[in-house]
Amino acid sequence: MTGQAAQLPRVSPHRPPETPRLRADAQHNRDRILAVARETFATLGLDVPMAAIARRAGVGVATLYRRFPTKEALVTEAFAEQIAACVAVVDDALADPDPWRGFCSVIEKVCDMHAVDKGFTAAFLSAFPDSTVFDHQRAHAELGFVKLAQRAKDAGHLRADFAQDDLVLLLMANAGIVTQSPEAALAASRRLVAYLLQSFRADHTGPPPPLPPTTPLGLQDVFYRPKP
Amino acid sequence: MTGQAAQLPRVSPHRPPETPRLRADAQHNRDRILAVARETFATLGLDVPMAAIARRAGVGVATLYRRFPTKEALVTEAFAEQIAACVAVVDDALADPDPWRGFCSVIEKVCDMHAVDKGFTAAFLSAFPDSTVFDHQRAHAELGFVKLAQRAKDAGHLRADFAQDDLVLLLMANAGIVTQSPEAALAASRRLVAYLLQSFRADHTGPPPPLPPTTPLGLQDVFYRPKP
DNA sequence: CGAAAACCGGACGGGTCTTTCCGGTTAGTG
DNA sequence: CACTAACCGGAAAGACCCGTCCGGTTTTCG
Repeated sequence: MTGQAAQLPRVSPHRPPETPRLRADAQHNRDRILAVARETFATLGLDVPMAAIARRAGVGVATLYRRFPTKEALVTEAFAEQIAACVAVVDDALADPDPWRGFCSVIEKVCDMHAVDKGFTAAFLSAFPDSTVFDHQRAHAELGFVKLAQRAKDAGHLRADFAQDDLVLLLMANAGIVTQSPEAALAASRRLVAYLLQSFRADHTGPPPPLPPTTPLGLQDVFYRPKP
Repeated sequence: MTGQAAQLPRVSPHRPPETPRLRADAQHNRDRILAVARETFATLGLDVPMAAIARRAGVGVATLYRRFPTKEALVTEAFAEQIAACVAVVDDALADPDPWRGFCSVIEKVCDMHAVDKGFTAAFLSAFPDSTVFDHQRAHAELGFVKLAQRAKDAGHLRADFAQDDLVLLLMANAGIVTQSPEAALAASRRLVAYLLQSFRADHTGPPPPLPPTTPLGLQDVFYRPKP
């Protein structure tokens, strides 16, 4: 290790660390691209072609690639704030004095986010397994959730045999809920989460809480098509 | 409706309904293709290229397409017997005198099948939504499951607010369990099913049954990569 | 205002996947 | 054993998709 420069992304030799400041129109286009990408990824998932995003944003493909050198970079940046929101959800829950409520709120909020946003689910579940951009935040959130689960267990609300991997299990199961309409996805996700939270609970005093309603839509709507 | 021939798949004008009888080598190749397709779809999912299946089967791409005019046709035929097995599972369960055990066995067996076979999951969840080949069998199985659920409710074992759509919910959730190793998928699926069955149960007498073990593998292994 | 730097978009290269085409080969029969 | 219909495999057509190149345009600043 002769110098730390080798470990950093290549930047201009000795000038402002990371902000060359874009021209006004370029900045405007960049913002537009990001907004469109977020919306498109949320609706159609991560598989939309880059050209589609460029077209919707009203720019050429080259402009898109000038700002985001690769599709992965675009995805990463598009979901950065959602990842941050997830971390915040965990931190908020840790601040809640009620361990069980905190535990539930994390699961409910994160699953809601995933149910509403197809692309976020894919991005979160490591659509790009080589990407290490979010590793730090994910580790932080995971650690927070471990604390949360332990507190809930100690308080006797969470069953003792709840495993850490069960969070991943739940997230993957929730990711399986893919429907045509976002409303149906949200309703289905809520119902699944309600079922699972009931199983996670250790102390069953009184009747179980009522379930969220089933999706008012037909069964067919629940089936999805991978290649629209 | 002048003639029923228009509704049937095109067959030779007035000869055995559907069996032009292949030449020996052709039949051999066809069987081989089907076997390879089943194994490959199970391991890698439905996204494997047709050329890969042809190569593994030791035939050319054209031979593959000569027997199965489209990829969908190959998938359909490859999973026909699994679909039939699913239907049989429901019928078996209806023969079980214990309503709750029958209800559980359907869910457990079907989820096991899906956990072990990536491609089956995708095919089952209408990867080809326009295909109507399995509609009849699916309808039969669904009807059987409705009966099963009703019996379990009447016996007081299944919660009254269990909805028909909850089966689809569970299947989709189970489809979300995608891992690198089949063993991990099976373990995770079993655990998810155990959690959900516990929530589905109405009468909680005594302690809940123990959960299947968590996957012995690390967390990373649970995360999957869509494009290997 | 005018010139340079930054920016723009369409066309293009390289890759993958499904499906088709065509000349050579083989199984089965009289 | 010879002939023909059925069969075979590789090459290629057509459709996408990611990422790059290049000639023209716009912003910005002295």
